[in-house]
Amino acid sequence: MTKLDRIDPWRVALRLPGGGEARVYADDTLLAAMRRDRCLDQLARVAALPGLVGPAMAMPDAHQGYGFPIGGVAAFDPEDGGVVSPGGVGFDINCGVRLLATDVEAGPLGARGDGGPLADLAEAVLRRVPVGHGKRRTGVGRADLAGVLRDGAAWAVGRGLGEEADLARVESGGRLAGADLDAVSARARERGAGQVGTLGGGNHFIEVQRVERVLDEEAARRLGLAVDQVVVLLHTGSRGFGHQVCTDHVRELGRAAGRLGLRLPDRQLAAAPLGSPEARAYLGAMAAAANFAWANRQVITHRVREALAEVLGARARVVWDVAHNLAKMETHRVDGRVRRLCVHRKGATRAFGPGHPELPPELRDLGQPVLIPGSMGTASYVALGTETAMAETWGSVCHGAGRVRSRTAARKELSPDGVLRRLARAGVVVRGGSRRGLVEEAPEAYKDVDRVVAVVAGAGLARLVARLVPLAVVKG
DNA sequence: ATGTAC
Repeated sequence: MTKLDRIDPWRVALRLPGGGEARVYADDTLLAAMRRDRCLDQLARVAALPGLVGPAMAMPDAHQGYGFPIGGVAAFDPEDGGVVSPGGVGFDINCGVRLLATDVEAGPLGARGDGGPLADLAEAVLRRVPVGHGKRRTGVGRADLAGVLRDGAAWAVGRGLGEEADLARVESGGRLAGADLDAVSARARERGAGQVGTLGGGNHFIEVQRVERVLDEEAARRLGLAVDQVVVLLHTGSRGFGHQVCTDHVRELGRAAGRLGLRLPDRQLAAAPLGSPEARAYLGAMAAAANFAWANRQVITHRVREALAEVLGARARVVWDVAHNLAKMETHRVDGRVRRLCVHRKGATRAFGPGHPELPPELRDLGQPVLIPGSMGTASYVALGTETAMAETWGSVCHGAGRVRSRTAARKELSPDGVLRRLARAGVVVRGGSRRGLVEEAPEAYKDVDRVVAVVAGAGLARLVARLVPLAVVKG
């Protein structure tokens, strides 16, 4: 049996059957939402995996996922039997968010809503970026998938789809080393070829926003953000490619469990000891999928820039690009000792604190920018990682609002017309997107992002910089 | 999230 003990207004200890504890970052309202699905049971099972270092953690946006909760953070030590688990990364490997800052203000653009320049911009983006599920082909990367998988965002920049300066503003430079093309199935390659530069469906989006409020003047200035500025937030991942990589390796690790000496309480928690051939193969394929996703966000960035130039005569810089579905080998300090750990962040964002050597020199003293999108039609946040996050969460925070309704429940309880009406009343232009996607991604299907962000800020895991509000959204 | 079911 597990028991929840509140530590402070933002932290809860989940007491585990074996005597240890997992940690939940939540206020009472968010904790109540987590207790309505299997999220906390899943967290307890993650805590029982071999070689875990520190507590398994759930961020305030956490909800039930495949194996691990979405909003889960867990680190494992290769020298202590630690594992890597595809379920701790998720199906959409390196799903992530990129923020572009334009050089125009929203005010002078005049009327909001349908018929104005923002609708024109959304339509110009939609003409250039294929959206939705299925085999949407762009041709980009089809002849050079190997380059995409090895070099990520740098592949796209090398093809003229972006600027060299973009790469400094992407986590890990937009490229994870160690991509192993031999660990990628022919089927994954087939699904991925031609999907570079496509948005996908579900919660993926390209949103034109304005900086509504600056919460830290100095940090905002350093990031090139100011009140009323038009910005673009895009959210997508590795499409069918990453999905197939996850499927392939979950199956393989499930088969290999006995040989690897793992007793898995849940097939969805398939894992392999770090250093085993199976773990190396998964990490090699995962790196390839991570690079696919970064190439994808880079190509879409280029298309959005074209649309911005055409409709608004605007230019845009990359503020930052976060990955929120990855497992990475990182150096962390544990009880005063430096250790290499495999940090799983599934629906959780890396949030390195000030001074971290992996941050670009011009931002190093600030800490790593963190992007926290809300649900469709609600606010998003720009924040910075902190020393507290480094000390408590392996430098991690939440990744968004997080679901409160399953897709099925949302379809049952909400109507597409009602969702569209509410967005129109709020003056938000919506283009693309299926009627089904509209209800599944409705604000009512998600937690309150302001409440989620208040927890990570209150706990000191992040320092808030700016609040962004939507003007026009292109949905998958 | 996902050639929305191998």
